[in-house]
Amino acid sequence: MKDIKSKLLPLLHIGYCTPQIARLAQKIKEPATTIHYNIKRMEEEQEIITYKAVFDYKKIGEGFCAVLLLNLSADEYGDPETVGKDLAKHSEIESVDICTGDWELIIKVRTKDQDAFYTFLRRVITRRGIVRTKTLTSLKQLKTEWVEN
Amino acid sequence: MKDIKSKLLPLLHIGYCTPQIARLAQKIKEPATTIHYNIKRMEEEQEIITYKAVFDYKKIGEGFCAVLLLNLSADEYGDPETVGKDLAKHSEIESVDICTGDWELIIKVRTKDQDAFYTFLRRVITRRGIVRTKTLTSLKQLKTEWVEN
DNA sequence: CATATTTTTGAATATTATTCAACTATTTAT
DNA sequence: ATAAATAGTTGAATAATATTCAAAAATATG
Repeated sequence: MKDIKSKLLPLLHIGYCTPQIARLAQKIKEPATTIHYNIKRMEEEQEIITYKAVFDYKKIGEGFCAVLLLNLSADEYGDPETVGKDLAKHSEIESVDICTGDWELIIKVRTKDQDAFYTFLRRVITRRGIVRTKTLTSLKQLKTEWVEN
Repeated sequence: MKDIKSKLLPLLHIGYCTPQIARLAQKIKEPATTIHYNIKRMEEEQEIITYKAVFDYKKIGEGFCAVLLLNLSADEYGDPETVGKDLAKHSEIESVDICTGDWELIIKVRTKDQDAFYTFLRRVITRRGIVRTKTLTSLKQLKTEWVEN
């Protein structure tokens, strides 16, 4: 066939969605134009960044999930912002947070399975600046992106 | 005024959005009806769970973010699934993951500021079953819910 | 290979978002 | 305190988009 799905997934993952003004208006019991006005303002103020889909990751072949705690080197290669921004570009990475304390970076990763995760680790995490990695494997996700499963 | 915004935020946070079929069709260069058909199928298969907004959390007064690592007690109160599902109900919690190893639960929390976080900790995390908590405070979020900041 | 099922698609319709202009409330300046 | 300016609300009209439908094409099944 045409394999539309694999083309849609990455787009819906980050955007290509829009608020349902009519439904919101009905729910809040206010005129649709009022809802429209308020949402547009939030978009202009960039309080709203995007509208996107949330998936059942098991069903789209991203069943493996792990949280990585990273230690960075103290030299010029270990700048958390530089390393973090590089990591953020990878499509397997859901979130990147800069921290203080025992670890400098926390990243959440999704892959097809443990094999794919291992490949990801070797490909992405083996990098100058990252000196130590602790992997916390998620056995089950009870809530993801604010959505209860 | 009417404070529409505070009514919209919780709704857009978890849903009340929809895919933009026309834009997707244009992007992928396929007929809109084909896109429509494929998306409806993904919804039926529940590969897509919902469509939602992603916010700039600083701008909506949720500027504080932390990752909590939790140890649970070995008794009947410390069942990860029970504790996790309870935690998942709280609107401050973005994600809940059940893990194995040093910590049984990983949760990501957002609050207005550190004060609100402290209140949250006292209110929610002080609970039978949770025996130890490690807080990793996020100084900066480079990527959130797949969206680069 | 015939038949059933799934997927693709254009045309017609239904629904929804958006624009616009008027009005109301709130804020700002004098 | 009051006028003027600005921001927010709203209904009616329009524009854009999703959805339905029926037919055709592709794929799977017995």
